[in-house]
Amino acid sequence: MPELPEAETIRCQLEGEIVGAAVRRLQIHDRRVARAHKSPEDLTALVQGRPIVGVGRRGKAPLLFLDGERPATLVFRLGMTGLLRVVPSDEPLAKGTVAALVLTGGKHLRFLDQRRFGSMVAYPTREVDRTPEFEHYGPEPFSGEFTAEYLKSAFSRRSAKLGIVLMDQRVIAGIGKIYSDEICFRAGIRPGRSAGRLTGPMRERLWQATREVLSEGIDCRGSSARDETYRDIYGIPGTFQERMFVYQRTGEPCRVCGAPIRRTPIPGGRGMHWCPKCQK
DNA sequence: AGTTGGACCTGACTGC
DNA sequence: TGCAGTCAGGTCCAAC
Repeated sequence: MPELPEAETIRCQLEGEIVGAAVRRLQIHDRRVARAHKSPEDLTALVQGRPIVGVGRRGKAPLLFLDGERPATLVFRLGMTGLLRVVPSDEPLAKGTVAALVLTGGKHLRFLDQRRFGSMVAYPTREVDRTPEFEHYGPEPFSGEFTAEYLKSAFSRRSAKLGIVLMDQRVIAGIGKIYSDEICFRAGIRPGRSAGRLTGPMRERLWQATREVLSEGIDCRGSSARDETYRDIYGIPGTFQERMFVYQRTGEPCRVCGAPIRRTPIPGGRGMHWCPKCQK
């Protein structure tokens, strides 16, 4: 599923492909993609006719910065299975296409989403951190604001399991199931441990592991594991799955110590993967 | 306030 | 072969 490394890969690739073009039209192929707006027309009105002056990212969400009489931002919430593809305008519509931005210069930016958990939202501002969507978001993992000291205050009074707190976007922006499991493994900490009960050295290792794992994810252009549909904007899978130690490896031997990887169910019908010997 | 659980959604997989 | 049931999770919302 698209998390920070996947969204960052998309951001970086879009930058070279669509900045400078304008949105001629927004075609909505599934109305649900605009459900955050009063109507699909409300969304298209905010987007159509505007030049794309930049591409950004906040947490797991790629952003398009739009110019016009009033600056705007288009947010792609990719959900579980959302993908962006840049294709020639005559490319046939692929199954699962929920929207298409028709760009000047003969390209389409297509939004595909098998499970329809994703959506698009446009805000009449470029200061996304002031929108209700992002105002309570935690720091970006690669910002100076994200430190081991920050984790101390963010984890205090949090009795919930580390594996869950790491995915809380108000604590750190951009981490989901895959990278949460892998970060906990690299830090040598069980995801079932209460976040508020980490020691100082543990928070230090967690801080380091967060940056290392997310950097590797970006270097790999994201992860496209077994049941995942993630592809980059050219349709190419990422390779981070080849470097996973625990995610979706239940029962398989740990790559470090050989112990069978465990899976612990967590609320919401999900699971945390961890090694009983390498993680304390 | 923090935490939990249901709803949304659909392809892949399992079992009869 | 085929159909019903289960699973996976990001995010929002209601309820402890």
